[in-house]
Amino acid sequence: MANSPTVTGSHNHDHCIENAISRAQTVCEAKGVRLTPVRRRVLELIWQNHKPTGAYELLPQLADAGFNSAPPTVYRALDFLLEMGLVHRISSLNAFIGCDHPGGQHPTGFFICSECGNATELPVDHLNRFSAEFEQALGVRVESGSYELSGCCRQCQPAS
Amino acid sequence: MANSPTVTGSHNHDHCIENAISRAQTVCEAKGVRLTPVRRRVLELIWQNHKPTGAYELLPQLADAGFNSAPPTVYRALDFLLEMGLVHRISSLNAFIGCDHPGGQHPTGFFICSECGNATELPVDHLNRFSAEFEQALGVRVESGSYELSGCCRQCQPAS
DNA sequence: GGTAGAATTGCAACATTATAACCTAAGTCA
DNA sequence: TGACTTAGGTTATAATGTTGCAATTCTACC
Repeated sequence: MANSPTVTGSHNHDHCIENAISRAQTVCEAKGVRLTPVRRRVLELIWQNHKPTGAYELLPQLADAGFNSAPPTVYRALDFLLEMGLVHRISSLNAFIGCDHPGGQHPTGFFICSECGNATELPVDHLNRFSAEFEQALGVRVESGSYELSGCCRQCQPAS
Repeated sequence: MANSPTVTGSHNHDHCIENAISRAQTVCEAKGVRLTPVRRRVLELIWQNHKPTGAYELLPQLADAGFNSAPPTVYRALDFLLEMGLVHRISSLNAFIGCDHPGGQHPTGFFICSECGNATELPVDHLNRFSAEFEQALGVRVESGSYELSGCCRQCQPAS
């Protein structure tokens, strides 16, 4: 889309995209699965910013890039990326966002700023600890979890 | 629907429904709003069991009970009940479930058993503590949260 | 190279979930 | 009563996600 470096706030966002793709390649190689052009492109599009992206937002962008553009295409790519742990689904927003640290299965946990829309992944060690607490408290076995918080991020808070 | 007492597992479920309605009446009186017949019926239907219920499941049941049955009707009732804190929305399931302890705003937190489908509300003090931890760790202000866990509940676990 | 089987993609139709817009009816209160 | 507010009825449509099947591409193996 853009050829000039995308600088957002304090970081050069192009690095985020590059790192995400490079991590994805590693993960896919390790699992013996293919990061095909559509899948790769969907991942890049999701990483275009740190805001959760809806599946139907991706369709025209995929079309722009010369790919087939129909719901099953994007949903299949998203399903693949979810399965590989490369993206998470934010179900309160019906949207998807890249995973910071793919590799192992872990709970989905995000803080989403209602001002700027940016999402920050919650520290996994906290999430695992919470799951463990509930297992203890309720006598259940937790297999997956999704923690979705919203509010006002540090950048968007009025200086006090 | 049934006139005989509904006994589920270890509890007489009719009490759950009665209690829910009685709490709802208290809440609505306190807030000066009306628990109209549709709203009341929707709440009863949601409390028919401890499984999250989809909005479109409620439509035919509302029709059976002689009420108007179109999506806006049920969504309006659900919006009202959500606003009053009488039900929660489980966004990972696009479904709704009654709140155990309505009255104040609190995060939505449920454990849903993937075997039996029953949902258990997570202890609010834990949820509030987690929100506080993230506020501290990320420097953000948390305004709302949704914690949705799934796994295997105590009843459904194989005796070990 | 050639070929069988698996994985991936293209495509059309459809299912599910949720909302908009506009109007009518019922409650509230001076 | 009459003005106002709240709630509900009705139709249509938007937004999100899935199914089923055919065509293609990749991979492994001979």
